Amino acid sequence: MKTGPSPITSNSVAKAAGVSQSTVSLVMSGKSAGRVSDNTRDHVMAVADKLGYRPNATARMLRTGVLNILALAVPNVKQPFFGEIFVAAEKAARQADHAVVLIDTQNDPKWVERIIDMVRGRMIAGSIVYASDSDDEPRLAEIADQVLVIEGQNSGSLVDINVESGVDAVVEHLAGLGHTGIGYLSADYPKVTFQRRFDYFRKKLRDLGLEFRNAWHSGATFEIEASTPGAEKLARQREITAIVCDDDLLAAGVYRAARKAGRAIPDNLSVVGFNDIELARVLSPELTTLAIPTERIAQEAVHKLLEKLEDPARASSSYEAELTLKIRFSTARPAKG
Amino acid sequence: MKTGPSPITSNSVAKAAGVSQSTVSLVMSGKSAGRVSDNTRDHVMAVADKLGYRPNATARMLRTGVLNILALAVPNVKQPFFGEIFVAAEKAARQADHAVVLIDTQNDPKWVERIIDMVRGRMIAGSIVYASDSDDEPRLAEIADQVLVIEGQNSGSLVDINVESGVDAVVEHLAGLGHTGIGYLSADYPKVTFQRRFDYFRKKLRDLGLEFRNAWHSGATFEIEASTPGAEKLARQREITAIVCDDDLLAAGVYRAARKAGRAIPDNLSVVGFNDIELARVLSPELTTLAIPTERIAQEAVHKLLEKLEDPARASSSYEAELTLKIRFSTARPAKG
DNA sequence: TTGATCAAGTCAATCGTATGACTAACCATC
DNA sequence: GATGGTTAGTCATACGATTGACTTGATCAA
Repeated sequence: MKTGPSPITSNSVAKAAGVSQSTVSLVMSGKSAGRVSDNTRDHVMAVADKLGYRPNATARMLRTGVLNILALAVPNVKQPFFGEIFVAAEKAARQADHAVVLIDTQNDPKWVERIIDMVRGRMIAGSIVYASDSDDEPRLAEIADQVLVIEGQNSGSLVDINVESGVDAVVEHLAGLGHTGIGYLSADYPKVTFQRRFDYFRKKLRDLGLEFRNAWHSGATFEIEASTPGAEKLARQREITAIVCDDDLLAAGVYRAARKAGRAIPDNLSVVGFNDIELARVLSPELTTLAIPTERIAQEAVHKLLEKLEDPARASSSYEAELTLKIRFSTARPAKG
Repeated sequence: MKTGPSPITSNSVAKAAGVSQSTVSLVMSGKSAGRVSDNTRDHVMAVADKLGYRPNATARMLRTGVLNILALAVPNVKQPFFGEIFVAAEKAARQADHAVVLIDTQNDPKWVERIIDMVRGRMIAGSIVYASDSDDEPRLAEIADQVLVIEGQNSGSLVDINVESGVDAVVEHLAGLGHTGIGYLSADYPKVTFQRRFDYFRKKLRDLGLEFRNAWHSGATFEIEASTPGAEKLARQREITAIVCDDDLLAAGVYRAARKAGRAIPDNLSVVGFNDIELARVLSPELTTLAIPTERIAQEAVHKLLEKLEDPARASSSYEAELTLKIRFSTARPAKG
């Protein structure tokens, strides 16, 4: 089986350096102050270095009970938006000496169970979940102390986004341009996220005295292809002069559908996205979209989770991200009809 | 600090079930055959279940020396292509009872050192590296037995793609349409990947008796924005009637540049991409591109790495993926000029 | 000289699981 | 009734690092 040539342990280092194993441990964990002389410390470190010694993380965790792995669960890693979330979260975690295990919830139907198992099995210290669904949260409650949900269903979320003001900005922008027929295209997953955005969208229309025209929800997925029928259906309805999309990728689908329906963007159809991924600036015309501060969100999530893990009792203040409407070239006054 | 209410161990289960800790361990690890009666086994499992017991992964690893975490290092997680690689790798790993730690090499300049540390520190069993650079491989050699490189520089890679036949297909397709001025746009990262594709592209031109016109390499990044100058420069050169891109995202950049330069795709400019990400079918016209079988590659990588970890000596056969040219609507005969 | 104080280390128990060695009980066989 | 074999389980140690308790020798004050 294993032919591990030479497992270098604190013991081998101790032997090679002519000190006790405790001393090596003291030196390596930086707790040598007052217990190990500078000379010895330097010597031990030199020997350890020469041998390529790294403390066995597993043994350390077992002894200290402190884990340094977090999980991050996102709906769809293939989406650049979640890639950004991951990159930022991983960076923040790394700076706090933690590693991140990424879980794609769509790819793994039993993801909640896996996270629970990992927490119970002391493989991970805790987990960040982006946009859990209503079905998930009760199950996650089992390990509530080790989980932080971003954009969760209960408004008490430690990290959340201000959907309301974001949607306000979008609808007001469109209404301000003169649109009255505003459609909605959504990716229906995770349900909670979608539902919240959509519900508030409708409320906002009502508040402005606008009629709700039509909406379409693709299946439980983000894939553009799956939204094509919806995009085409909305694009064919001439009374709809603007379409709000739950996600930039869907907006890309609308661009295609608009072309097929012979409607020019933005002159004949206005489109607004959500997330402001790189694609938004590649589409032509560049997409007007609602930007989410991914980096900040991920950072806050990591910090707050680590705080919570250290002391579940301490009620941490929560963070609610403000969204920014990036007005580009996919929105304009509706054509006079 | 930690207020862990009740750490459930094999010992607590043993006590609750009225058996010894060994018996619990035997049952939980499935090694009860011949050592534990069926009755006892069922009873222990029932008790364990009731208590919500999960074996402590850390302790198990320490005892057995068998780790079940792998690392996957990719250049840029935000790119959907690498998202696909991750999803597939994670799935394969999960089926073999392993978790995956994802590392974005661009976001983490010291990634090689981190992987080495993690391996040495027994945090991960081994690592898959997608497209390591020439600078990286010597450093990775230190833990050669625990690493598998996809698209590495040395052709002996256990998992590789057949760049040559892929580029053959692309260039022959364009040449067959009558193109003689073929430009090349590349993302220069990781250098090795780019270099190999580009070198062979030039060789292929020579073989077909075609003149090499122009190429442009964006900085060490995949971001579309960074490639804009290059795309615009190439698009302005009228003698270039087709552009081959290292990556689909770059192709998207070319679409934009072509519009700016007043050249219609495909009638006035043909474009070919690389990877076949979802975007390829969203662009208009849909992009002709070289598809890489991501799922298969990731699967093979995981399996071969696990084999290698089990027995570094056993020379595993290698796998070379064939690429498929997806001919869509971004390529056509060059305009008569 | 005696004791106190301190710096520099070592000792040994511990974390929770896995597992080879051992035991106890039971049955069958010669 | 001694021997052997099988079944069902327990015992005790080891994995490698951490850490509170302890030792040792030196320095210093009275």
